[in-house]
Amino acid sequence: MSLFLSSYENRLDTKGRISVPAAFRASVATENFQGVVLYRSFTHNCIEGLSMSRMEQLAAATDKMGVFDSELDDLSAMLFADARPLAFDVTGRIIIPADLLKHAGITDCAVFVGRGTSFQIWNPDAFRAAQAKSMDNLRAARPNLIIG
Amino acid sequence: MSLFLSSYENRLDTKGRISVPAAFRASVATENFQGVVLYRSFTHNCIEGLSMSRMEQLAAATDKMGVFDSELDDLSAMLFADARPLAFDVTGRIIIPADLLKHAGITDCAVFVGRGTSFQIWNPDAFRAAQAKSMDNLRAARPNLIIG
DNA sequence: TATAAAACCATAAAATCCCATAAAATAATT
DNA sequence: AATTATTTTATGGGATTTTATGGTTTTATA
Repeated sequence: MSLFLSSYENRLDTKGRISVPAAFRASVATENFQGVVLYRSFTHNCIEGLSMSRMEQLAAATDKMGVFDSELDDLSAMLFADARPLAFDVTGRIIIPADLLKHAGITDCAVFVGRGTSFQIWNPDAFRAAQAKSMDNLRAARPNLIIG
Repeated sequence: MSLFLSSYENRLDTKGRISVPAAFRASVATENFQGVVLYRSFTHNCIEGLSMSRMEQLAAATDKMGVFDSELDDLSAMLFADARPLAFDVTGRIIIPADLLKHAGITDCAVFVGRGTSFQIWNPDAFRAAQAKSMDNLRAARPNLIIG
């Protein structure tokens, strides 16, 4: 599966439609379900996004562990109950449900943020603030960090 | 995977296109994604570059640790959100996004610098200055070191 | 019937493709 | 070794396509 990388800021129109970035659509292009699965993040004021195949992976994983791990069971129960499958329209747009928008504080603009195997959708200002904080945390924890 | 070695200075054209050195293209020639992944260096005023397969390695690593490691969470937040996958055009060029150019202080010329499994892209003057400084640091740390 | 959702059409900006050329590097030949 | 021929590379510009975004019409549905 190809990764979700980079960040893209797009606008919502009057009907609440928003274009999923072409690059993100490309990373699910080979899949059965032409769309994404969204749910409210447990840890941040943002929306989490996955491909359907990744969702199926998680289902398979919890299936194995499920019986023995009650915490995982609770987690996956939440996740599956909250998850919204949203198909792309002809031009690659989706309509994000109102409760998800509210949870992320999104009104007329949103940032799609790559996270490797998943992605997030943020209010632009909230995203910049969160990024700055992540950078501070990182610098504090590992001042000489180099990735290569 | 073959290494990124040596340095090459190329120019940006009026459209912002720049040729990735043929030697660097050759080191990703066998890969699925014909291009590179760029992001702003955390530690220097330059651009970091990786192959997509290396990026996928990092994604696999973070996937394992995942939700339980907050430091890794910060790291992947920064890395994947900032990473730009850039495919080569037919003649082996890419367009480096404006914010990356700005971060590195690049206008009309840039140096591709091999770093083994990764590479960097620098403003030529900034690179020479950084090289000189690295050399000074080395000499200070190891007075008897003989290079070249 | 009222309302929401889906399908359809249009457009400007941006990205990509295509062709051309000169310089450099490599290979071939004398 | 020197010269010539061939290929590859870096660079330039025009044409085409894709993308994000807006609006209108049709279809479902409550």
